[in-house]
Amino acid sequence: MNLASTLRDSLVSGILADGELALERSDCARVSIDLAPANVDGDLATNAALMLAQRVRRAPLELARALQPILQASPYVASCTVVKPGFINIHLSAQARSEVLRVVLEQGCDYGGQRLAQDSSVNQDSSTNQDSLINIEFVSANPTGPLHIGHARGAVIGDVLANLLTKRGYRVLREYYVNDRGEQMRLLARSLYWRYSELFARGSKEPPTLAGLYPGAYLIECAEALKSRDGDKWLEERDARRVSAPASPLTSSPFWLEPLLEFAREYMMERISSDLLALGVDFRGNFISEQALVEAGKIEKLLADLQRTGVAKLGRLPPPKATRGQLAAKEVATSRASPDAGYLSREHLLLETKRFGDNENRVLQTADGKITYFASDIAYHVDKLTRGANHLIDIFGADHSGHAQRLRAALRACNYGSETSPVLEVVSCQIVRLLESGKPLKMSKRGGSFLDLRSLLTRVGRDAVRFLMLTRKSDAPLDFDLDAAVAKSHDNPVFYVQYAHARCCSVLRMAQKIEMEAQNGVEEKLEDNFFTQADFDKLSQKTERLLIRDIALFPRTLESAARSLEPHRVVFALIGLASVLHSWWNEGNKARSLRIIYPDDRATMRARLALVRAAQIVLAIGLQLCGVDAPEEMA
RNA sequence: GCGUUCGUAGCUCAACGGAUAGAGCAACUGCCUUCUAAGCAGUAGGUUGCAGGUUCGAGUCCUGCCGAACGCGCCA
Repeated sequence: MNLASTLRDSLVSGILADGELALERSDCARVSIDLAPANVDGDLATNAALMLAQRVRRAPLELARALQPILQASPYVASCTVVKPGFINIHLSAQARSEVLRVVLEQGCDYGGQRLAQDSSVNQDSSTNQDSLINIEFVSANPTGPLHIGHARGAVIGDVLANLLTKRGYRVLREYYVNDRGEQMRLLARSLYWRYSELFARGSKEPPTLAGLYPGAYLIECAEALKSRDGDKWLEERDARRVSAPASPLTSSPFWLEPLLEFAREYMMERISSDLLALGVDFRGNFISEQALVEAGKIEKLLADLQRTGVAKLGRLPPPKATRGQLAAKEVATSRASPDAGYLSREHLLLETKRFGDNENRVLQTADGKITYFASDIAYHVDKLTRGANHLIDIFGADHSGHAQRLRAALRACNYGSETSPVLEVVSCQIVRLLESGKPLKMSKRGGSFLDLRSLLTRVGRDAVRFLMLTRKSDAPLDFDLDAAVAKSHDNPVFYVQYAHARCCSVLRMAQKIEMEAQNGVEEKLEDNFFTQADFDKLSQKTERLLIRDIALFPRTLESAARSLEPHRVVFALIGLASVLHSWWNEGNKARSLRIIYPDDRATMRARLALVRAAQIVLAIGLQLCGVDAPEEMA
């Protein structure tokens, strides 16, 4: 049961049934039932009259009064009042509160899940969530180094979004795209070779002779693993006949390149997936290899299809639009990488993304036949769709946000989605800054001094990493404060919420003991109907009503978080719920009669215990969605 | 130059186009013979970067400035 949408449904159908208003369902799209502001007398509020006044050409206040009886007819509404511009404030009935609690207690961890087919959301078609498969791609870090704190943010956001969508009844597939092709992988193999040969070098260890090799210490471990498997098998000195030309080490392909590349790839992916598992993110083997897509001929097929439909053609590129300084730097870089750079005058295979909203056409295949990253990425996204997904979500880092536009344009060029309903939604994650005692820590990958995910997890733990990554909208930059992450106070939202959950469990344990004594020591577990059969009308304190309201609106939060792809809303709802709970708890310090455990009035105590149990259920659901432990006691 | 994102209390951030813009931290004042004080209650703190526009209503949408981050490749 979702109280807000139940009320909205009955309001909307009441409006539609009113012949005088002559309104259609689509007119009611923006009608909503919201939490009433704290300073207003009421639990919930609706903007219905304000939304519809113009459409029916009536004054909002007058229309609000006309709508009032519809709401009042609901058994969940005790009374409602019309105020200022035309809001209708709603007081929930005791029946509404009892029913919410009963539903939570009966459904347990299923509370807040999918709404059923009579879901009246106007924007959705009649198909239920079960009909669609959502493919959500995230992390997708290149396998050239271990994951760092920035990857962790995307990992957590993607994982929690997937949890949320699953909870809301969608079928969800998590995927990680592995860019295991191209120059960077050869560079990785060369870097490994350098570390590997270092292991056999006597005396002084030489600094890297080639610029651009990956300097991170993780490759030393990788090299050791290679040595213990293969010994000196790949050492060039071992067999003089096989030594590659040292003159141009970057362009030649030594005999060890392919096997070392493969070894490094396997090693890094194992490292990455085990770090992800430690973070609580499980892709269940859905690591999709770019190289495999190439080998399966999917890219060639895509290029052929695009040429046949006429959206990909040979053409020339306009000069880059970087500023003069940047352009100069790029020309230097380009001429160093390939001396025959005359790419502007040559014809490449271009995808005409300009026709679909991009500001330039993009290269799919260069004049000398190389397939670009863009082409294989399109092929990958098309592949996701042909494998059965009908909706795609990508979680991108800030540095890929420009890529989103191009990709969406490309998918439209492939005839997937439209301008108004794209098949691909992109959630872009801004950077994470790591703070220690208020000062930012450098995490440059080049210097090898960045704090990687593994050491972060060791230092602050999985729960803190996950929860704190969700305490901000994903498109806002995030400061991750190492001190706050391990603090055991209100500074640290993880502890605050977990503590609330533990408090619930604690009081329930105590109640268990008291009940046991009342039964003359007979071990008897508190049964479900101890809670569900309680007299909820005893819950008349203001804070108790606030708590019930938060519990009642929790499904609405899940719904909106899933719809807008904003998992941070769940976290803020949990913090809010924890706050009300702590507040309620502390009222017991003022007056004994306000305590939850209050044996003088057993009926009230039982009702309060049921409320605690309901709150604990909701906290546990929220924490579970976030992938964070819901501890029964704090250590 | 173009594109994307962000500018909200001293600090870090919330707020599906809704009402008197809310939390935490820091500051100040209270609450432990306690159902876990890892908590609670209160005081103080604001022209939501600036200027226009859209409408019953704008922190939120549009336009233009100002400021910040990231991207703009025959890299992946």
